Amino acid sequence: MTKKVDAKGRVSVPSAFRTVLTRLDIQDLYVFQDFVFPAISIAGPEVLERFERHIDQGDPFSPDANKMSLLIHGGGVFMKLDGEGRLAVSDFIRDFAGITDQVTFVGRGDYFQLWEPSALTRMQDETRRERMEQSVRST
Amino acid sequence: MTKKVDAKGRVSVPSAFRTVLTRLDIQDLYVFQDFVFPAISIAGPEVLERFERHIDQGDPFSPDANKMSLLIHGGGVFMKLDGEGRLAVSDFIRDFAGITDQVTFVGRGDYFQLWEPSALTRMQDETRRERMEQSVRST
DNA sequence: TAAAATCCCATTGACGCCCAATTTTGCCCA
DNA sequence: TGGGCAAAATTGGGCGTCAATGGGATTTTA
Repeated sequence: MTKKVDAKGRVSVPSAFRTVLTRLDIQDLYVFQDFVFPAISIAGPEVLERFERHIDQGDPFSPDANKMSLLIHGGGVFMKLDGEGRLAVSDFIRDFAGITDQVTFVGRGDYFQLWEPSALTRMQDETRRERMEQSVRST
Repeated sequence: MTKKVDAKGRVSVPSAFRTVLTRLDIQDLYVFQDFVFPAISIAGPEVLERFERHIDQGDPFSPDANKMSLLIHGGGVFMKLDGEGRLAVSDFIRDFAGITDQVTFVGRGDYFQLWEPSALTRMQDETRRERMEQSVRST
């Protein structure tokens, strides 16, 4: 699901994702740096709360929990779509995900991600390769 | 079972495959990039759910789980057939399988695949050759 | 007041839905 | 066994709707 960034630096969020957002009655989007990948994750406030709960379950003094907490709170901003369902691709998004003029959308259940297209395929290829090696080993 | 893509970029799914789909009462198709081959696999939503359940068993924040999630969510889309049982051959399908104007259908039990015709024969030849070499070695 | 962000409208293009024409298939009967 | 026929499957294309796109105008802000 790859879209072009227009001359004004906007991408239209595919209607499939917007449908989910409206069904969940989400106006404000929480846009944050993904924990694992060089991608931007976008979710509603309640997903954010779920992440926080998950982090709270762990040791609050562990480096991991602190890092994630930092990512969620310090590495995120609130944004909203324009009347036509477009998102402004800010420097915050560009720099972290390496996005320039193309964005690939990846739905992940109740939130979605923005990827620089080739970064996504690279990651997917790598994962497939790992899976292949695993199955070969187990032979 | 090779079919032509028409001027509007559609292929009619052979009735044999559609029969299976209707018997399983499948409306929405989960169309995803095969993990092993340069082919598109098409199945019902329950296949995606099975993948998701598999992931949910582990730590949802682990790199492994995230990679798998990326593979099944970023490498798959939902589609449906038109009234005459045709499928729109989107760029998502074309790019991954190398399909242009011809599609070979391969049934695989409870799902089926789309191949670029020559890619399939090449893969089959390769497999045959490997089997030959194996049997020679074991002599 | 200039630049940027936001709102608004027009055009384009893709897709779903529909119907008609044609081809293929299975089956019966001469 | 070869037609002939009816049903099913495939194919081609028209049309309306809505998402996506592009760009102008207006407001906000530094």
